[in-house]
Amino acid sequence: MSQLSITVDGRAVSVTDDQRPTHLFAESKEIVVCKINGELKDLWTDLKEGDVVEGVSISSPEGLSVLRHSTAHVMAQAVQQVFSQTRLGIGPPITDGFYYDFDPERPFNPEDLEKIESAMRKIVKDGQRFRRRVTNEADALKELAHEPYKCELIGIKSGAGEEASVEVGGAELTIYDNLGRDGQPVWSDLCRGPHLPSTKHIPAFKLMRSAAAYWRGSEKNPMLQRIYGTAWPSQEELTSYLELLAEAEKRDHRRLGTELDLFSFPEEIGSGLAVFHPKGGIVRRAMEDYSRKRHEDEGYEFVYSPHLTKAALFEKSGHLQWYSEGMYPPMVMDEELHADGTIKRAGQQYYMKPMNCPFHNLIFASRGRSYRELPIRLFEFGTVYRYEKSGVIHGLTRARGFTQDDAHIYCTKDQMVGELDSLLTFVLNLLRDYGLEDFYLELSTRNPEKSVGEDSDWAEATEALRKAAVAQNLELVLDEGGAAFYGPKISVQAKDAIGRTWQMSTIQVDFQLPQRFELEYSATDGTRQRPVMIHRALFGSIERFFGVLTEHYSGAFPPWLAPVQVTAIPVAEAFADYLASVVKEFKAAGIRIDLDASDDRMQKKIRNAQMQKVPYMLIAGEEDQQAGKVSIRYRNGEQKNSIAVADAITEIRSAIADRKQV
RNA sequence: GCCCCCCUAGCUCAGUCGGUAGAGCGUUUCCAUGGUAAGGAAAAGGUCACCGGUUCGAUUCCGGUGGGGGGCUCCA
Repeated sequence: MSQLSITVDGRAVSVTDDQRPTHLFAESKEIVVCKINGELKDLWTDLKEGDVVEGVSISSPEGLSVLRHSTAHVMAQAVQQVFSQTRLGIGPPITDGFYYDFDPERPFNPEDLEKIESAMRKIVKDGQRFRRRVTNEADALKELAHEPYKCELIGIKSGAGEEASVEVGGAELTIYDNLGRDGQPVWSDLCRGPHLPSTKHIPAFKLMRSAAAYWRGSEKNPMLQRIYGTAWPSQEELTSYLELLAEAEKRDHRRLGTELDLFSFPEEIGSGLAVFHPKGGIVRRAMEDYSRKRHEDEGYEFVYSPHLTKAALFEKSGHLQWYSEGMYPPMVMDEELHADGTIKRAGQQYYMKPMNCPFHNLIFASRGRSYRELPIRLFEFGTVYRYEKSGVIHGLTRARGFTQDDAHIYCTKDQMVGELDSLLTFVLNLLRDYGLEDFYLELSTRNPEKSVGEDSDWAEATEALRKAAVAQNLELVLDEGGAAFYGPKISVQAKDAIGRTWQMSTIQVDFQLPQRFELEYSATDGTRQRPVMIHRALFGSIERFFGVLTEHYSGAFPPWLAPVQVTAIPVAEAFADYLASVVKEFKAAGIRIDLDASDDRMQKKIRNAQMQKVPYMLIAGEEDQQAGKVSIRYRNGEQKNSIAVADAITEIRSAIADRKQV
């Protein structure tokens, strides 16, 4: 036995050559994997002279991934225990958890998941060691002959498919064996690793759901059954994760839409087509009114365009060529047929509009334009219809009919930089006014394979977007090659109250449409120039933004958006008349107030208003009536007594005017 | 579009191993006049999503359609 000189967490140490990282970190339970010379490795890895070893905690991002990937292995083993005829796909870690794809004899049901989960608990309890074993292609193919999907992965290893990187990838082909108490393998899986030292290092996990997924993510491949699970460094973290999910479910805008009587999706109308009820209508109108006002201040002009157009317009814009699947099919008008059914007169095809830009372009092109008019900013709450695939429709956030807060800016090249800069500031400030505070930006750049336009134009526009983004002092994420073919884009991602990110606004430069529509203006020297066109939507769609805000506020809208701002509650019926006169004053002050004159008891009325998430309750009984005052009860349960009516009105009006949350 | 699951009163859900159904909340009426999150009683309310098949008989079993959910793929 000889000595090795190595570095452990920055300290030089000397160890015998039979020592492995698992021994070095034996004292620290949270160290479950390590980096050796910068590479993530198992704790069972052999050490060499001069190795630089760092412990990696189970709570670090890398540690969590290893934990979750190892849990995925445990799940796969359990599945094959319970359903021996199941073939394995892949099983990577994902945000908050992991999944594993299987090809079972029949799809899994919830009872199956319980069985699998208890088999997993047993495996965890067994404390099976994960052992890495290097193999080669021929041996692996032989050993895994009964696993066709694994064999396929070995086959594509040379191609180094991204999605297969957890299983293969890397320089060597490796198999991980799970060793039982007697040191003999009980289960094996093709895997790159690394893994936890043993299954007993899995502190807390839970299987979440099963669903289907295409093998290797392609519609053309067979459908596999995917089981999702989650795993955490402690039971407490698992519990708080599950609580977060429960909280998200409570905030689900589809559920709140029913509970608060905001909107619905009547089956009679069709999938993905919403109606807004009176209360939802108030919220929506408040959102729109404020947006309209701010756009006015910002120099936008308001236009309107029809929901229908002849096919020629979308042929000109190109939408029919590349987007017809996403459009509702055409209506054929004025077609005349002969008695034998042949066409006598060809009809005219009309389409529902999936976008507003072509209409705005026609407005721009309706007469000659001078550089003196630019920039021209045309704004419309434009309702569009897109035939989304049935499986993707989701409440208000992914609908088939929705209204964009859409605007198109036509400017000169010289104006572009300033325009983008002020636009982004405008967008972010407006989102802040609606109560979103936490943003990051994403810049999508050109994909050279699939794009139109001059290199210099792309470079210039991308740089202008980048500058505008940097000026905001927000985190900027680069989405290399992610732009649509017609121009670069910035999107604003916003975090909601429980930390979920939503893509909100997009700002996009377009090199395609000005050409297709031959848009021009007269420049100072009298020449005809092509304007730069910028597409932008702040909400994306009003419906979607409505859904996001509903979830962000959990239905407890700030007073300026709340459908009912105040509920007036008499302590007893005798005081209803007095409160009715107070209510009149509030109404005269422009406050949305309801008097609850039902024969419920006061306690019940408070409960009802509370459940409807009304920001203020106005309560009055004997004492208040005598003094000509009211009590204010706030949504959080706090209370202010004996407030003069005029003072109450002032307080509530200013909260509304300032768009404060209470 | 694909895979799996679901659709029972306005809402949330029981239930019927095939013999046409029940609760709570809500609604209506009555009683109660109550100072900070559910006072009491009675009543009304259902082609068990729709269409077809099997059956003496279907809400229940089978098939199709519509709608919804969870994923996958997609989102100009």
